[in-house]
Amino acid sequence: MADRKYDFTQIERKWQARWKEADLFRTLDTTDKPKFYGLDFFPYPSGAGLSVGHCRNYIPTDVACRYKRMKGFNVLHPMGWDAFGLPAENEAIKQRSHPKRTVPQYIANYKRQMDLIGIGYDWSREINSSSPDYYKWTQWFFLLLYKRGLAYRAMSPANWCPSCATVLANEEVKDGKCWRCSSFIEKRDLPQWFFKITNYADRLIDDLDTIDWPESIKSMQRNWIGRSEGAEVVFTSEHGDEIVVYTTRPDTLWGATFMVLAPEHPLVDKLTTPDRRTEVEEYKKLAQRETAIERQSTEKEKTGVFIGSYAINPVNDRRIPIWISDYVMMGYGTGAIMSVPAHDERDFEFALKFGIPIIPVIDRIDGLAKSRVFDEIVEEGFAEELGGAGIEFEYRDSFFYITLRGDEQIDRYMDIACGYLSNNEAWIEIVGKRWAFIFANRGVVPFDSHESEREILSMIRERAPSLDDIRTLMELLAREPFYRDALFHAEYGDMINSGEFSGTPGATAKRQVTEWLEKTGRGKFAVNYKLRDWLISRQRYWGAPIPIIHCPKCGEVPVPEEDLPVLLPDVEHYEPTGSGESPLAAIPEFVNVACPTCGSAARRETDTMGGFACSSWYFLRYVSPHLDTAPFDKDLAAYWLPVDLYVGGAEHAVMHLLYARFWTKVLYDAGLVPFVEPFAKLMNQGMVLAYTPHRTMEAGETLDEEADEDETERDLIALTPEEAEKLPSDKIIWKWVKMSKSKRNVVTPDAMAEQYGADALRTYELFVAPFEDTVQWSEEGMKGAYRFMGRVWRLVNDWADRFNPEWRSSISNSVDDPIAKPLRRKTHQTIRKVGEDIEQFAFNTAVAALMELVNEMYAALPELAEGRSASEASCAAMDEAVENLVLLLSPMVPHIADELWETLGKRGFTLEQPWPEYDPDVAKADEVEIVAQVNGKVRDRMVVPADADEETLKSAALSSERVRADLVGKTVKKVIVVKGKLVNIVAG
RNA sequence: GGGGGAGUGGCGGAACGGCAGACGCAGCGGACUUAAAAUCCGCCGGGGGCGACCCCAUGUGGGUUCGAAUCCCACCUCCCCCA
Repeated sequence: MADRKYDFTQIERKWQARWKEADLFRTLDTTDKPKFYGLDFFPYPSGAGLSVGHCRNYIPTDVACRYKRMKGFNVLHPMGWDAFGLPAENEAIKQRSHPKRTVPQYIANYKRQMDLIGIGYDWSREINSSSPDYYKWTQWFFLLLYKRGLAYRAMSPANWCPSCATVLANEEVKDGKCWRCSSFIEKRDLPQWFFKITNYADRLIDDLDTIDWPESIKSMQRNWIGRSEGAEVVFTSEHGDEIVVYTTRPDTLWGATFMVLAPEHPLVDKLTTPDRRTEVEEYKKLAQRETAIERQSTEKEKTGVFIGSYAINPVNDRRIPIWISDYVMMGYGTGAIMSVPAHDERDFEFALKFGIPIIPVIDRIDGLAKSRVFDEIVEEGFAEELGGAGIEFEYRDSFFYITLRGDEQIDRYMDIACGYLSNNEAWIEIVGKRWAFIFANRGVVPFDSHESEREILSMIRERAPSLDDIRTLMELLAREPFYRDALFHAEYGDMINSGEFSGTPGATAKRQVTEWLEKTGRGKFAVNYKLRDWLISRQRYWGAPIPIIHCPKCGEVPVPEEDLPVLLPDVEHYEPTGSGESPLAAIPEFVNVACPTCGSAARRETDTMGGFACSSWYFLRYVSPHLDTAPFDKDLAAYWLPVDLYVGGAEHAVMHLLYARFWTKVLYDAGLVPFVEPFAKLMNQGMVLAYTPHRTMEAGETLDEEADEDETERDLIALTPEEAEKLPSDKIIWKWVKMSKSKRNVVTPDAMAEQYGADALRTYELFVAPFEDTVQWSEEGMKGAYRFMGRVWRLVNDWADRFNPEWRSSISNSVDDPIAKPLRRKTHQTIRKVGEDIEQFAFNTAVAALMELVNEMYAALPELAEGRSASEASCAAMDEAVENLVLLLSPMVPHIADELWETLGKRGFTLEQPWPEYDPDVAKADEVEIVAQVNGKVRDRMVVPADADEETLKSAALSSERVRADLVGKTVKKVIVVKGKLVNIVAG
């Protein structure tokens, strides 16, 4: 069989057909084996089909599942379709077709491609979230949440995507734009359905500690949930209205010099005084037009309007003005903030701009203070005095620029400044760690309150009438660039200028103030989250209808369970209306219904559920995909779940992965599942980039509709290779970008399988880089993987004629055979390495280990050539290597493995063979090369028995000629011996 | 601005306290061939030496250690997420 050609197309077709015929991937539920549930994120079927980028997800999962199966696990490895939702509907609209037609077509193509690259899915468990027997249960889940008080309808300023003509959940808004079509999001007030995910915020954070997920994803979820601890403090308007604010810094309350309400805050109308009304109304309109991203941007200059009323700060009864500004969101906290400009950056900017007092109430921990002094206002010798006191300063353009550290230095400086200030018309200011103004005839006036600020301001105006327009001291100080870093800080520190609390240490200030607020009824401890409730309504056709009926008499009535599913009406025209109403609202047969409770004429809810509802439970459906009495079989779910290995892209970090965890916890609370986390281990595959030619956009040119997502470089247009041909090379910008339809750089698995075979594609995808790394697609690398397939093919075929299936009877470990011994060692080392690497998802090094084994086998082959007196043990060692090589290859390249298995005269499928076991004694080297170092530098290498003791190693190293040459004239101070590795001689 | 991650030959990467560059790609040389492809064998970080060998080298600068690509600190650069 030596000259058999590697006809991968024929081989791959043959084995795919045989696997199908044997129903090889069918998973049985009844078993005494340990279970392994390996799952890929289920994809939304797109018309573009799968790229080699998608395969980077499916191939490694398949390898892990095949490996687990050979290791004796009962493996569940299913696949299904996230077919409901915006992506599928938008694509159908673009195709001027209907999702009921495009979806099945795209699914068929995906399935064909997955089979083509040899992924071993149990297709008998295939699910489709848009089929009624699936979404019936999505609706059932809605009712479960509804009954548990976790689904509610409320008017809300929702994220409205004008292009998709529907609202989006917060998680679906990226940089103020739609996650699917990149249109800018607007705010619209609409009645919307929400799931109360905020009830689970703490559990969603806490349970992250129990799961094996990438730290980056956990961190993103923690940040997204955004738990913060602080206090709710009750301020009162002068008319007695309570205005509750949430703050994370109750220790800064004494520095609250004004208050800001969100423009949408319900009290704004009432508290606006008639003279401010016009301006306030105008500002409210302005704010409504802005996107959330614009409103929160720290770059943007602060805007706001004083509404004419005042509130009372409950800690010091001070009257503070109430403003509205767009940087306060109704959605976060209570929609009202106390503003502490001295210690909050945005408040600082705002107060500076509008001339609101800024009073520091937290001491600086870095001890930094600054002072700038005009040389004509101090007497001769000032500089010398400073120098003598060890105070750092710089003198330029007639000014001393003085930087101080710590109280001691500041005190010394203040003495000097008082002593040398001679000019009655001038003053010296100190800012930062100390806030004070020194006047020649008044001495030191500390700046520590509104009263002292007023006093200082009036003295300054007397002396310098040109500063008449200065509204606050901070405004004056902020004009001096030298002071900039000393004026503001947001750190925790000891409290100052805070009445009785002055002097409270920074470490306990927050807790002490909170306790006092609670005790005196001024406020209470509070936890706040950035996480908002999950907006589930979509004003779109292609989703699961929300199973609610609105009855004029009974109100909201859930559709009785036995009436599920609420079928999506089969209509030709489903395009969004843009009115804020779902297209379903225009279908009377759907809308008009009798109330299930009282029988009166009622209306169905016409919103559908966003696609993330479907994907929040699909992993449960696979355990009993055809069950029609429940969403899943409780016992089977308890057996199979949680998912042992979940593989997909990192882009769902705060969407699907958060929602699915939430639903699982709800199920747990309802007693339906015995686990609280759905996915025990999560892995994120790296992206695949293609080297893509671009050209810059011409003036006035706009992107066509195809160019949608991932369009980060707005002024670059991707070119096809043909277009690139036609342009001069200096006009072309080559960049590595993610493969996407819009970039026209997609490499398909079909093309690769046709040219190099599915096995070569699988090898390359596994070998090119660590699983989680972004990779740059290269056809050269593909060729290398193909060459490896050829090498394996020839090696096994060459040996097949001489292969003795009974090799175990002639194998020997004791014979000191120069061929058998090292070859057997390599074989057993490789068995160990490949198994360990697959467990750790280190597929690149697993492939490398197999390449090494193949290289060694090739090297041994000439010694075993026909006519040579090769020992029986050597031949058996080669038999062993060949047989194990085929089995080790099986999870990664199953087609060629099965073919070679057959070539060796074996029956059945490699997948059904047990994973090879390695013998640690055979794998162990009996001689090792150790390194002799002098002062950490390698001087010699020595081959010694692997188990040589420290004394032996030490004396071997010391007797080395090269070592001794280097030791001439030196004394040995110490010898470090690391068994099996090295000897380091420290000498000097 | 905050959080997460990463910087190693011409390239992808390996090693993750103990011989830096496994394995592969590209390149170079040889064998086979009329020739090419394919295949097989060899070389392949930089500098020096005829040579056995020697020196330098893992983004930059410090530190810990007998020993640092690996651990710690600072800085620079890039990627991702949240502002």
